Amino acid sequence: MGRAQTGTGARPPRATIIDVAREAGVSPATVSRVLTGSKPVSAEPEQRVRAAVARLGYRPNPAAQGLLRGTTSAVGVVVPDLSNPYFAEVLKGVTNAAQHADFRTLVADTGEKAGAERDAALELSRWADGIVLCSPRMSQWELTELASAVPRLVCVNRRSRGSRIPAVAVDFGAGVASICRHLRELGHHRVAYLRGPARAWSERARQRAVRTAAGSDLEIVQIPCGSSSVDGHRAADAALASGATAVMAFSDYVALGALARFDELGVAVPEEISLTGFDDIALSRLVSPRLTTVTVDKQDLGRRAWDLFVDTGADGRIGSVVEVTPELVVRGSTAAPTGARASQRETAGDR
Amino acid sequence: MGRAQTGTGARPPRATIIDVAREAGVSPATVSRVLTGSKPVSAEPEQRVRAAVARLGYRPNPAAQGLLRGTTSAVGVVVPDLSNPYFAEVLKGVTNAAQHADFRTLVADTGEKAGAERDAALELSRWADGIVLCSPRMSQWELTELASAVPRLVCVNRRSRGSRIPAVAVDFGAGVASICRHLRELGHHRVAYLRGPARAWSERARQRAVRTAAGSDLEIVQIPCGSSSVDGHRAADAALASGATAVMAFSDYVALGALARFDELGVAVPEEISLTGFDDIALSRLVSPRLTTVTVDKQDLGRRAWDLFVDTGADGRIGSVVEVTPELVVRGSTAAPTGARASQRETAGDR
DNA sequence: CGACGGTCGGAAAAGGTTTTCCCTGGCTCC
DNA sequence: GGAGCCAGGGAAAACCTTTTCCGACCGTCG
Repeated sequence: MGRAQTGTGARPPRATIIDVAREAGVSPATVSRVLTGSKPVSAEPEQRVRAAVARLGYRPNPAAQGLLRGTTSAVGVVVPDLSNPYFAEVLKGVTNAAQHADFRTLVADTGEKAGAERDAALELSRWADGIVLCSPRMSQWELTELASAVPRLVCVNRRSRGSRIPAVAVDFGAGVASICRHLRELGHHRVAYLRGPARAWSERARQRAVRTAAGSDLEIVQIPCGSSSVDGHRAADAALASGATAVMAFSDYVALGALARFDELGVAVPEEISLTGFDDIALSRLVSPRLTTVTVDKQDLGRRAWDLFVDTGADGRIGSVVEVTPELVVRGSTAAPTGARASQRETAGDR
Repeated sequence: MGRAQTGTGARPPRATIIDVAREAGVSPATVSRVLTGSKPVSAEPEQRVRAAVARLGYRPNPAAQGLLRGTTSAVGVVVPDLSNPYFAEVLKGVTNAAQHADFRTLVADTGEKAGAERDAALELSRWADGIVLCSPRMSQWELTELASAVPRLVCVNRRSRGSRIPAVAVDFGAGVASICRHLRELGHHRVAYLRGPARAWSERARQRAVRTAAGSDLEIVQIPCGSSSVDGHRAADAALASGATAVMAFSDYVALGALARFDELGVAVPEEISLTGFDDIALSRLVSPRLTTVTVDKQDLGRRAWDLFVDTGADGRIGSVVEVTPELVVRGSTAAPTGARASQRETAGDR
């Protein structure tokens, strides 16, 4: 209320602790003690200080505090792409947890460029007490070297065997395994897998599970694809041509692209072909048929990353590696193969 | 390379400018001059300084710089919900533009709670040179008062008549008008409008356009709904019951919810009923039928907000208000009313 | 050859806060 | 009643960088 209301632009310089001290008739030290509670102050001066603070609208200068404390009360989050709801959710998880602990969140978007990750993290780490690195695409070597240059580093969805970098990661292998089990139980024997980006750590984790799951009664056809919905749209034809009765997509996004393509082609899901995703994004519940997928609580991922961040004290104590097991949710996009299309292959093969 | 590699945890305290100066055999002033280029330094000491900087891995302490400069080189972005891809996109737009100008981005999520907006913005503004406030739900009065407490404030999707707050906003009215025109040209005369949150500024803007568009040959039935897909799912039945031949949803999200409900009920879109959204989110191109909607470049919104932020100098010069006109994209979810359902009403009405 | 100007670099202050150290005054216990 | 102790508050240092002011040195011109 009062003079500041008029937006004359001649904004008065922010009040400092010295202004408050003068106004309250005490020393700056006393003001600091009242505000931080670092040492008790008797009632009467405290009243005067509080009144002066309110009157001047004083708020301590964080730069000065940071300079003195040597800590910023901020965490940096580096993501490949904010447009991707997956990362947006993880960011939200971190931010909410951080807010709770009176920490600010800095964010950087690397635009999916692996080369930008290192610089973004390094730059952000100047302004933060540490970094949460989401699904880093950089090389293992680069990651290790980065970990030593940043005060605290926590990874999301990237575990590194050698270097001890705290991480929270989805158990992609378990997810793939549960999808494969589900499809085999439905009676599928030939599944097309729409592969993610070859360099992604999570794709490599899936590959291990795919190789384990494939066996005498389950053949898995690998189809190069990618991570976006247009990749899925593009790869759908190849999946169809492979003669598979079910398509396991790298992610929900990819699956939705494939679904759109199937729709265009008049291929019925799940009657003619089953389809699965990975991640359980919000849309997967809205398309028809609703997508069978594997569910990951992305905000929880962020929250856990924060917990790890806290655990990883600046004292060098190191957080551990947390693994989150995703859960299969069976919806409408998977069913037993009816032979509508499968029969073509089977009859052709049997004769 | 070298000792820092070993993650012993005994991280050496960060090198200061004094360490560099000692290492290079010059004064701190010279180091500063080399790094900032504020004053020329002769070749030989410059070499020594650069070598020392590289050797020690020195990076200036931003807190100290901020303290001195009185500026933080950071912008705060306050959004209602990071899970909402709309806001995530706007955030991405701001972040990318800011990164370009060597600014950091701080983010706060208010969890859709109007009461949290003020505090979040105020808190963030301590650490930033200003705030970008996305779709604030707070009252006009609160907003005006906030604008005077924050060094620079830019709004996204909220214009305020009285106070001169720079803003970039979608012209919701124009969007609604173009949808109404489209539907009328197709031959619709009775449209159900699924309303957004009553308190939202963007809903009030839409309301003005709805009232203008409604006329003798276009009746618009208002149906309370909300802003999420489950709201749309829930409100779909009422829209159907209203006897409208077309449904205009508050947003794509709402429309997708309604679409899912129509699908459950076996109501064909657009044959039996037309459906439109607003925003053109990524999914709208993936569902079937693909959604007719109005397209907004959300990242561009963020970019423009940044431009306004830059324009709004701390000198009190004030950015203007930018209006972005959305464009109609006609896809598969709208068509001329065939009478499949409409006939029920028309025959009933005509007799 | 001397004086002046220009260039380069160092010393020091400033920026706002916290915290340590110290002093003073009042209370308690002997 | 005196001495010692405790609590409360003030002065000042420290945090790290930038920038202003100033001094010194070198080169050039008169």
